[in-house]
Amino acid sequence: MKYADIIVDITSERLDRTFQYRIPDSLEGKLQVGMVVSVPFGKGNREIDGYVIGITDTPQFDENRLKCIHSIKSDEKTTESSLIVLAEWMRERYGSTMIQALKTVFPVKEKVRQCSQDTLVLNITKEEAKIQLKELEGKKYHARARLLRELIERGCLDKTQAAKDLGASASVVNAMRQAGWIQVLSREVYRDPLRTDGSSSSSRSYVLTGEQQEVLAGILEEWKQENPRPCLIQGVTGSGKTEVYMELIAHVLSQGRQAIVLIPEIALTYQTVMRFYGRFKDKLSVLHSRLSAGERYDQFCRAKKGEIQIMVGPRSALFTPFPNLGLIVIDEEHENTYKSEITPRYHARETAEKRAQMEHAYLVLGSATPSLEAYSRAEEGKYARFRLRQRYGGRPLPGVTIIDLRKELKEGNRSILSRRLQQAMQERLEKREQVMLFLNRRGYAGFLSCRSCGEVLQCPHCDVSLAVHKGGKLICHYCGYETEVVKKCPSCGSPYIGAFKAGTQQIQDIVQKCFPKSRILRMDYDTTRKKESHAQILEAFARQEADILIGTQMIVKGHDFPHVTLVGVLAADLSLHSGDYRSAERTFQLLTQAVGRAGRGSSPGEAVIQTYQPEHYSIQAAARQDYDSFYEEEMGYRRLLGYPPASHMMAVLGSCREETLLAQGMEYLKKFVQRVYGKPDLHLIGPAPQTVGKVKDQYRKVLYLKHPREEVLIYVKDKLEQYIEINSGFRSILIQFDIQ
DNA sequence: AGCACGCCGACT
DNA sequence: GTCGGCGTGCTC
Repeated sequence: MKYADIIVDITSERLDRTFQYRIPDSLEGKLQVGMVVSVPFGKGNREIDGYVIGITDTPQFDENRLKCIHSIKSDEKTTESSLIVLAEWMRERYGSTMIQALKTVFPVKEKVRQCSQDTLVLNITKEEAKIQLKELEGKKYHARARLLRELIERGCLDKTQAAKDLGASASVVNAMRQAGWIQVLSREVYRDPLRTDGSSSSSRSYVLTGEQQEVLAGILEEWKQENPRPCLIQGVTGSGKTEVYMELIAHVLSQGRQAIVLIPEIALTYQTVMRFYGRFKDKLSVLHSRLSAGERYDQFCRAKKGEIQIMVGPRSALFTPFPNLGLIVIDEEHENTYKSEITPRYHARETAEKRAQMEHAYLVLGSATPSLEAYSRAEEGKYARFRLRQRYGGRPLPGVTIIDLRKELKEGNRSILSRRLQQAMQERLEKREQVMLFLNRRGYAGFLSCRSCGEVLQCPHCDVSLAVHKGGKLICHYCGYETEVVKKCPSCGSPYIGAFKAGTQQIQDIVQKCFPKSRILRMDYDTTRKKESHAQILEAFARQEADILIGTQMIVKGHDFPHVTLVGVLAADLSLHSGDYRSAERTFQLLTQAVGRAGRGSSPGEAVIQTYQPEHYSIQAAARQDYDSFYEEEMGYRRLLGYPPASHMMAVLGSCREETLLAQGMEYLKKFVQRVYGKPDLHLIGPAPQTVGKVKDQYRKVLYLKHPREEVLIYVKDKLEQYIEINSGFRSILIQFDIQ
């Protein structure tokens, strides 16, 4: 006898778990994971839909109480079932429960409410209602009276709102509907995220350059193969990858199939999105992080019904339920927003590869600075690689100067701006050209440190340095803890305590002093808190309402400013010492992007990189825009130390309120790993505190496992999952897995 | 979500 | 007592 684990298709959080059913003889052998079935459910055994997520031989529930699956609803199979299989793969690959994986893949449960909003309205005149109300008040129908009184006053009510505020439970509403007093109207509300601006809808036809044509032809050729490989387009900034994407999408659409375009973040790639929209209009829909859960669900509904053919969005758009998916494009493939930071910690690139393979869709990746993972796969021949070397209009790359800040200091310049950068800025501003200053660190002020004893002010809950803000406040950027700036060191009492290193705000002050007549815009976490302010700042700068733009990572991504001819990187080292094995890669990518921002219009560009380590290979390679030599050097380092992609690595993340309990638990896990896989080719590192050792009073530790073969890590992960499940000692410790 | 069970106030 | 509205908890 076989049994099936089933997720019941009812849109409520309460039912968000598996139920086990008996598989009748008539269906045994036919039933597969991912199928949609009809099952009896609840006291009244009403027929409802369910997703089969697993088939087993052993019942985990009182066998006598198991019900039988009724039938297979095979008509709806394709889209849903392939997403379920994808969820199962994610569960296995990244380590999570099936529920967590399904929640990532289907944004269904708990969100449906907003899709069809139920409104309560009176079905009788107010006069009649008032008579009924009197009668109700006479008797003791409290709940009904409350609801009726409110309806007389306001005419209509939201169903969920009424349930919350008036305690009008389902039984009350149903009773009143049956009496014919009220009506329940459910309307489907679709909202178009792009409806706000119909302005930029020019659908100019674009002619591909010779190089773009070649790449396009090469990819179409690859697609003709029996098993087309994923295609990696390595194109320098401004080489027109988007045009190639659009042609590929048009090709797929003409075959009656749909396309998904993943982008790092809408706010940062607004121009790109609008170009897609300009070409494909209402065939296309956009997801973004500001979209409410309900709005997102709406867009998925539209995709499923065939109202749209293209979905553009962040990594979650990968799960758009298109019935006949033909293509997945991942733009700026190297961006770290493609990696989920919540369980299951999936990577959109890998997951897209899996989905594309399952649904026989094509996969296209694009980046100026591919991730080492993607690039090494191309080297191994697992991906087909294409290059776009020419910038738009044949413009040359900007000239790059590297400034040694140590030398500046030795020669008496203590300013944040080197003499060379100041001079270049002066020249550009005189010519009425624009300048961008880039600080590759988080967009807040420095930390407070004591010059006598070296004490740094820390958040009491999160173990991170508190950031100094202009209003005289110290703020924790993890939990939001706030306190006043202290005048004396709390540790040694010295009055010599002050802010260390400048943030964007301080830089703005300094630059303003240097160039009093210039108009400066600043973009960082503080200035972009408000909705839309992102785009507003960037657009204002593009309209030349300012001469200088100062900002963090966000200013060098995606946006095109034709009048910027000088880019200054203030301290390239800031991202180089983050204590992460990818820091050199990130630095290279950020610097390459920053340099690529200069001179995209008609004037030639220039970039100045200031650093304390001018000889570092990531800085040298970025200055030359030389990806290949950076790749060689970096891969050598990864191979030497066994870091991905040269090897595989898994982080076992633990968090707990009790520090000692956590330390003990992590040690147990380490010993257990050594027991289940004792061979010396598995490297165990730690347990160590995580980068941020404490968040919201939860201590956090991490154990790293390195092995050349991924299967070994997954095997160990499965064993660990079982071990944690069985041992009650781990009930108060949250363990998560992160395979990178 | 929908259904049944059972609590508690109201009324014969 | 007992009738019935209304909250609560469960669904393989």
